[in-house]
Amino acid sequence: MEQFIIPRVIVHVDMDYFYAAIEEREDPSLRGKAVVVCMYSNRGESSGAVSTSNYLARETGIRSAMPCKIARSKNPDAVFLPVRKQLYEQVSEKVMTILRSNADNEEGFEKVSIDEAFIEITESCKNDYDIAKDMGIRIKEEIKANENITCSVGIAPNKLIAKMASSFQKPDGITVVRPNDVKDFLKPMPVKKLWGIGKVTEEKLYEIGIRTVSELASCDVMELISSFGKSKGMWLKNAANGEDPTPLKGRKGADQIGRMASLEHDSRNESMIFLLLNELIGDVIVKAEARKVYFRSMTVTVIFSDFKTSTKSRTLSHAVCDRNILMETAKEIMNKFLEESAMNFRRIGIRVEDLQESTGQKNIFDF
DNA sequence: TCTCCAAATATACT
DNA sequence: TCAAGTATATTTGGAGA
Repeated sequence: MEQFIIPRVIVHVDMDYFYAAIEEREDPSLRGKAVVVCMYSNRGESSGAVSTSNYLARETGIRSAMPCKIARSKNPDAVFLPVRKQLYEQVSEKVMTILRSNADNEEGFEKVSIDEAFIEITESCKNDYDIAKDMGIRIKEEIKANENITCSVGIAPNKLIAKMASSFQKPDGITVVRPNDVKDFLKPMPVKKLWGIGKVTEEKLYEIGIRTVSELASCDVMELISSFGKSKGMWLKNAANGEDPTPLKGRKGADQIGRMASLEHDSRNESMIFLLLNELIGDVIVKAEARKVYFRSMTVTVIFSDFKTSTKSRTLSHAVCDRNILMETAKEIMNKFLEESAMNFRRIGIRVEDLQESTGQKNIFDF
């Protein structure tokens, strides 16, 4: 059963409390204070959710995704700041450039999100984990020297373990998990710590009596498959054994581009809804153009005032990157939502997918 | 009944 | 209690082979 796996050395770099760290860097007077970066809806005051907070804020119980009002009640002295996404994107781009330059090659880099990435250094470190650790330290220093923010690094034989290693010691840590240490590294962890297992899967596993990764690792695959289906069941078994053959995705961007925002008030007022929709579509088109991609399908999301979410999507006969087509189609879909339900809308979103390079074909008239 | 693929929902993470 | 935003993965269901 043992499969032949080509040995690899994968590094995962995770910026420490990224948004809050950048705010601290930009305004040194924030040092020593609890800093909470919030995503405010456009409903004024403190309606919104916490995006990131620094460690002083976390000590008082503030967490990502927590409603800002609750965060405020937990720590009224904390500094609450609105997200400045564009600034963070700029910093992110610089950090990613550093990381990319440390990878074996173009394919050996994968940006996971604005503040984390994988790089493969199998060749550069000649598969030697001591050399790999030195490289990790140098990468941390380079980021610190250039951007004056810290990160945590995990080094391991695959993405799964590297990702988990980077969160093992935070902030400003480095954790190396050699191939022979993978099993011991995972053994004592609760299943929730496995990257890819969230609340839902955790609870389902509890129901069949599995709490730790080692219990999961020794669980019968067939039992997992009967509870979770073939692909997820097998994934769980392999992940618990520290196996993850997935390659890095190279430098390609996301497969989807989306925007979502709250209405000022819960409403089903058409001009209000379409005004916001138009704004969101503008942003999506700008992003798509910047990436030089066409899209072939789109999805409209509505979150109703009771927080129930509903989506409708549409696939076009061919890929385009056209604001008017997107707007007209999204409008049609939105009208359906209005017909089908009498409930007020709280948030709406637009997303385009099925992205393809726009090089070659110019526009729909070429067809 | 199998396969493809579009549509809708579920899940994860910050 | 109050409750944002972005992205990916999985499931569902209908049409054609």
